[in-house]
Parts: sequence; C-alpha cells; structure tokens
Amino acid sequence: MKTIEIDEELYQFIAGQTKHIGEDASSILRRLLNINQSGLAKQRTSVKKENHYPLFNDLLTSSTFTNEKSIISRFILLLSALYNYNPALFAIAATSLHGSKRQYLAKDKLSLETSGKNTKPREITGTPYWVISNTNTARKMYIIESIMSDMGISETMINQVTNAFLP
Amino acid sequence: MKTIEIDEELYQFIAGQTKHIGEDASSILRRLLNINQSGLAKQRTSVKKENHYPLFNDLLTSSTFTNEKSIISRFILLLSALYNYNPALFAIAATSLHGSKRQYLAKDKLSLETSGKNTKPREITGTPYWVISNTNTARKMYIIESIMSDMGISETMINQVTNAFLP
DNA sequence: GAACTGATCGGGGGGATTATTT
DNA sequence: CCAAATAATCCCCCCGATCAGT
Repeated sequence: MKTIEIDEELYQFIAGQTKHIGEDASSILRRLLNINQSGLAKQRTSVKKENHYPLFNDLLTSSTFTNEKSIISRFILLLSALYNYNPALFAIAATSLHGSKRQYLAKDKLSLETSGKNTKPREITGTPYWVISNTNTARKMYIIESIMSDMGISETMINQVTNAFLP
Repeated sequence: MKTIEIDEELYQFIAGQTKHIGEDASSILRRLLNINQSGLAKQRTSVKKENHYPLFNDLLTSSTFTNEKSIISRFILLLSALYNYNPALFAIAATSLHGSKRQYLAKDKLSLETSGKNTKPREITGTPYWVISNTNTARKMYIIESIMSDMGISETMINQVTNAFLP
C-alpha cells in the first residue's frame, strides 16, 4: 500500500463516488479511471496468475492510450510508461540504443537533431528524455521492443504491447 | 490535505501520468478525472457565485478540452456539450443557422456537402449532428456564439467559452 | 466600398516509401 | 553484387489563414 496526499475537495469528490459501504480508495479510483483490476484484487478471487507488469496492462487498456489514434502518440505514451516503470533501467536501455548514425533517445533535443538530418525529436512527456520521431511504424515498434527487452521485460509482455500498438 | 491509501499498482499508474516534474497527486488526479479546481475550495475563499452552466465550466477546464490543441477539436467538443446540455434547444438553433449559401449544421453529412463546394463536414461526437469544418477560426467562434445565444445562454457564459476557445 | 461569406491553397505533421549504407 | 538494415525524402491529409467573391 502506498499513501498519497490530495486536497480536501478532491477527497470529498472521490468519497462521494463510493458504490458500496467500506469500498476502499483503490477500488473507487480504479472504477473512475477506467482501469482494470489486473493486479492484487483479482488475484485474490481468481486463479492466481502472476502479473509482473500491471503498469503496462493498465496503460494499454486506459482511455488515455486507446483514445490516441496516431502511432506517434502511442509511441510517446509507451516510452513514458517504460521510463516511469524503472528510470534506471530505462536510462541504460536508452543510452545503448541507436542506429548506425542516429541516436534514438537522449536527454536533450539537440543531440538527437545533430545525429541525423531530419530526426524530428519529440519530448517524452513526464520524462527527461527525447526520442527521434522521423521513422516508420516498424522502427518505432523496434525501438519499443528493444528497450523493453533491454529492461528485462518478458517476451509475453512485449508481445502484448506490440499487439496493442496499432490503432 | 487529506491522505488516502491506494495499492502499489494504482500508485504506479497515477505516477506515470505526470505531465510535468513535481506535479502533485491532486493535480494529476484532477486531470485524469476531468474535474476542475472550481469546486468547494474555491467557493470557500471567494464570493459565492452561482454557476448556471456547470457543464460548460467543467468542459472548459477538463483535460479532455485543454489537451486538444486544435481549434477543430475544441469546436466539436463544444458543440457536443451544447447538444447534450439541451438537445431540443440545440435542434432549433442548429436548423436556423446558415451562411448565405452553406448550411452550417445538419443531421446528415450529405446536405452539408451539397450546400457548398468544400464544406468538409465533420460528425459531432455523441450527437446526431454534423458541422461544416472548412472555415476559419473566426467563423467557428461565430457558430458557437450564435448557437449559444439562440439557446438562451447568458452573455457571461458565452464570453467564457469564447475566451477558452484559443489554445 | 464596406462587410460578410465561401473555398482555395499554403503550412505542418505523420509515417510509408524510397534512397543510402552496411 | 545482393540482402538487410537504416536514414530521410517526400507524399498525403488535415487545418485554417488568406484571399476571392457576393
């Protein structure tokens, strides 16, 4: 369990969304945020099935993700989730990833711009990183797969992400 | 400030939605939940002011709206809100609105297409209506203002919408 | 000629396709 | 010289300012 601080008003709003007596904050929030119970709660009642990467399952099914119809938006969202999942591992994966000339990820726009002729760097929201964006879909997928793999994320999870990638 | 307990997984998910460094939990949650800061807290400190059109205030400050950077997206969102606020009044306002040749709103794409040479009709999400989209920003504003006015919505509210229109 | 309305066309983003390198 | 991998040109489409027409 984690503890977060929120303002009084927001607290009242959330409390007001209680569906049954004794419902806990996580349950209410999950309902409001439209994310599934792929984690703890489910394990309690169903066959215990390990879910090592709840964060990605949540993202993949969230409206934040599915509402985005362009490849580039989903690409950024995914990279952001990967960073937040484990900044240290992400950093390692990020620095070691590049093409023959272009740097794919960096902490500043400039080094991406200068590593190629038209890399079109994009900021990765909520992250100190930037990515190249002037690539086709196949390469964007490769970048995601490559990072996930370097971060030690399971093949199964990588496949799920891959499948969810196309709109 | 209030403290709530949430499970680890949910915590990670929320943290992953951070938009800028140092953003606090309340801010992230408000964005995700689409609620603005204009509720109780504010009313407590300011003069209590009646809000006749909560629907619009909510929309204007929601992330759904502010995340949309293009005029056309905001335009559609607003029209959708107007329809849902009062379908009957919207219907009246919609049918009476047009230019010298073009029909601005209709229940079918075709009648908009045939009323001009390149009207580029767009569906109004969650609504049986379509709008013309091949117009400049000024005209889009005019369409919104005109409909709101016809629906009997206050000048004050119209001004608020107008102000929130540009990204 | 002033004001209003229509719709052409330029700008920019996205990413498939093509050019280039390995 | 061919195949695979990588870069980046360039086309398409969306948006909406600007200009043409009423």
